[in-house]
Amino acid sequence: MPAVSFYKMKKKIISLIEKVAGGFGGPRLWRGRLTAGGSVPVEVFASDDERNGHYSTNVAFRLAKIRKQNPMEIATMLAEKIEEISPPGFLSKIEAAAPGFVNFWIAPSAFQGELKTILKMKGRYGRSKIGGGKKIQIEFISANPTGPLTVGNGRGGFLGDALANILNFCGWKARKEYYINDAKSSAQIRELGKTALGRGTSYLTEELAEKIKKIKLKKGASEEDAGSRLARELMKENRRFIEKELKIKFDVWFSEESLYESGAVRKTLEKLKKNDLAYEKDGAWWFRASRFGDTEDRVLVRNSGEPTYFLPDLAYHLDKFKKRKFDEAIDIWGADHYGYAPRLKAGLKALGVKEDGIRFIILQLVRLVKNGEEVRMSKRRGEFVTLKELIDEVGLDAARFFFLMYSPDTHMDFDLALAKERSLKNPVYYVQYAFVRILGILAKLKTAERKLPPKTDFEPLNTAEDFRLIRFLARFPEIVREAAESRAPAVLVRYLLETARAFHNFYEKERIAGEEKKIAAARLALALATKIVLENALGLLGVSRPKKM
RNA sequence: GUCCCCGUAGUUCAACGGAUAGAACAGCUCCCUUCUAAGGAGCGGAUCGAGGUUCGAUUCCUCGCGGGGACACCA
Repeated sequence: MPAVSFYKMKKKIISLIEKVAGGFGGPRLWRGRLTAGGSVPVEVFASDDERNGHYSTNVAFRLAKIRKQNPMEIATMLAEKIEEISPPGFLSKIEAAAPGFVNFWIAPSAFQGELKTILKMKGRYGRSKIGGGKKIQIEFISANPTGPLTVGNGRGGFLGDALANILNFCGWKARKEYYINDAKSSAQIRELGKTALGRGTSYLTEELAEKIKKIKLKKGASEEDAGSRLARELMKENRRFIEKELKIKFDVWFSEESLYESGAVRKTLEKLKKNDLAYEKDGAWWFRASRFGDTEDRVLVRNSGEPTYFLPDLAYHLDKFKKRKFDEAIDIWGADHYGYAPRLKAGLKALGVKEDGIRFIILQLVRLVKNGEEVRMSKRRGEFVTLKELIDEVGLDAARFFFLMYSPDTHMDFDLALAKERSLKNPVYYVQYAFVRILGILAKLKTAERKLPPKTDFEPLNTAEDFRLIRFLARFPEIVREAAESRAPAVLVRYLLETARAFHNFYEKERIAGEEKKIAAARLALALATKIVLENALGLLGVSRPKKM
């Protein structure tokens, strides 16, 4: 039996089902699922225990509906037919189970063969080309240069970074971009300028006051220039923090102001005017957003003559799609910006960008809680409300893992009082510890024993713990694909926790050092394969792999 | 008022319409002469409410109730 990846096993099962379930109008495969008779979804799902097979399908229920027949009868028939045509050595068992599932057990040799693949592929294990080289731009954090990064910025930052890794691993060309809101004509820069010149108190904190003292403003500087100068300073600091402390490397730092300098903002407005998509009212220029799905028309240029945020943002997104030819753009935003999405969508639609090109990932806000009471962003000392303070407190890996665990839709409650204590119990250590244990095993072995013999026999790997671990390892390619396709790194985090658990179980039960040669070699192969998968998965999430703990 | 998200164990979260609703933390029992106990084994504990669709609903639909967010010539 040649080594096949688990993903191929699943496909193979699907093709077996297709062969025997035909006759109801060309079932086809779509995203790992079978779609038969046009719109009837059929699933083949992997299960974590042996109870109902390694794989199961609900195809009989779907067919029952079409054929008006008892699902259990169909399942029984399918199981029999599939058994007849399945290639030797692939399935160890197949059965129909009430009320109509068909369950598949993969032969041990096929699973053991997967180990060989992992050991051979190493860092490439799980890689694929399903992205087809499509260019995806992911824009995230893009925090206003008016102060330090918040905990919410961190959530978006880790998500964007991990997502880019995963997409690149699966054959997309993902680029990470930070949009710097540094437009001189913006209200926030002017407000910042007023504060810098002592004419206002917007964004003012003790830290900001320090910074204002530090920067040297020319005498008689305009509010615009003062704000711009101060924003640059704050941005410099945030960028240093992102690169050095968050360890996130952006491919592009895109300046909003550059869109003014290049004339892109002006050209975008002209285009809108020319096509009768903008009109003048009350001294301002409005975009006919209501014609394109938004609830009302939106201001592009204020009656003061200065553009709103919307106009340069349109120019920016046009730059993504028209100039730089991205196939898809993902904007990661906090929930507080959600209402802005229809406006941007309407604008892009009007300007001829195809609708499904832009995707918004809306992160629900992180709610900071202390002793059961909500803590509002407070400038008082001692409340770590900035991302820096959080990371200083709990560490980068713990913070990163914590945020990546949860789906963007979750309204997270982050308890400040418990954060430190929680951080020590962070699940990231559970995973990292599994990795460290493997290194511990290797360290215990003599140099010669650390290498696998050329023809390692996997036969001794036959306990329940062995198979369970192998099954998890073999699912890695499938899981990465799922994470990429659904743009959801959290899937990978959960997988990692389960795989680490499977390893800890294996470790508890079986020994390697000092075992008989054949057994030691086989178990070493399993440990090494686990190490590869953990390395690959942690690498994609951007979590470090410590040598010891 | 309108729109979006959420409501699952004491707590923080899982479960792409499937089989006995999973973890972690907290609580209670056990397991270190062994490759690190940051680990393992076990116990107790949950789907906000009412209808509907379905062979099957935590998941989909409608209506309530509760929480968060958005409804700017701010970004």
